[in-house]
Amino acid sequence: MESKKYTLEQEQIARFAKAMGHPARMAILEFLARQDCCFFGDIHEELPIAKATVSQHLKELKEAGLIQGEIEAPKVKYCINRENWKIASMLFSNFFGQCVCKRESCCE
Amino acid sequence: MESKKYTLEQEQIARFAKAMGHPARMAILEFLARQDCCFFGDIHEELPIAKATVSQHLKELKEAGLIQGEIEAPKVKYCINRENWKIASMLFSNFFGQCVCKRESCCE
DNA sequence: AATATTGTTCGTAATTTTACGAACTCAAAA
DNA sequence: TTTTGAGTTCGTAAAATTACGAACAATATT
Repeated sequence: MESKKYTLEQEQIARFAKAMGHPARMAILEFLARQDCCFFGDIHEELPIAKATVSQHLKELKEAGLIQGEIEAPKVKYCINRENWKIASMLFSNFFGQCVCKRESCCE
Repeated sequence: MESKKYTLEQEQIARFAKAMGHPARMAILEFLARQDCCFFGDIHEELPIAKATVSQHLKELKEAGLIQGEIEAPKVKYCINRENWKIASMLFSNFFGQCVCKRESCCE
């Protein structure tokens, strides 16, 4: 079965979805989305987990492309990655919009 | 740190996202979304993985509430779970819509 | 130069995920 | 009643995820 693989879109949206697939990472994303940017410490304060774990989650979000971080003095500032946020937004929107139940307008 | 947990919304969207966090499951969802319903065999044909694995992925999608399956003679028919699809659609839409970069309309 | 402060990285353990073949179930057909 | 067809479940192995404390960087402050 070498032939049938997944489409790039499927891989891409799965990648975003996987990054969003943990409540801590959703909390981080929501927190960042509401204020655009903030420091590691602010994020850590919001979460019930150790800083090492927060750092790990941030790394995954960064690798998925949903956020970005830059060093600022002794602190690190994290922000939403706007380009990719837009792409993700589109992918999910298209994905949910494609269901037959939307086309048949049976869901409202 | 017993106090700070995650919100139900965060748990909920993370649950959906996690289910969508694998290309095979995205492929299944897209396939189902396009035709509303179909049999296990049709899904299996679309994917480059063993039937046991397909079955496992279907189980996870079912447990996340995104699809539902019902036995029909010797076959099993799988469909999108429309109620939850709608809920997921809303959750993701609200989530991506909340970013400051949307409110500032800097993304278009 | 010594010392905080702020995060990251390392090492590690426990759990979950992913994947497969083999064995199994269960209804329908022969 | 045996057999076939369609899927699920089981057992299992390899890999990835999640979480933590301890150790480590790197910059500011004293």
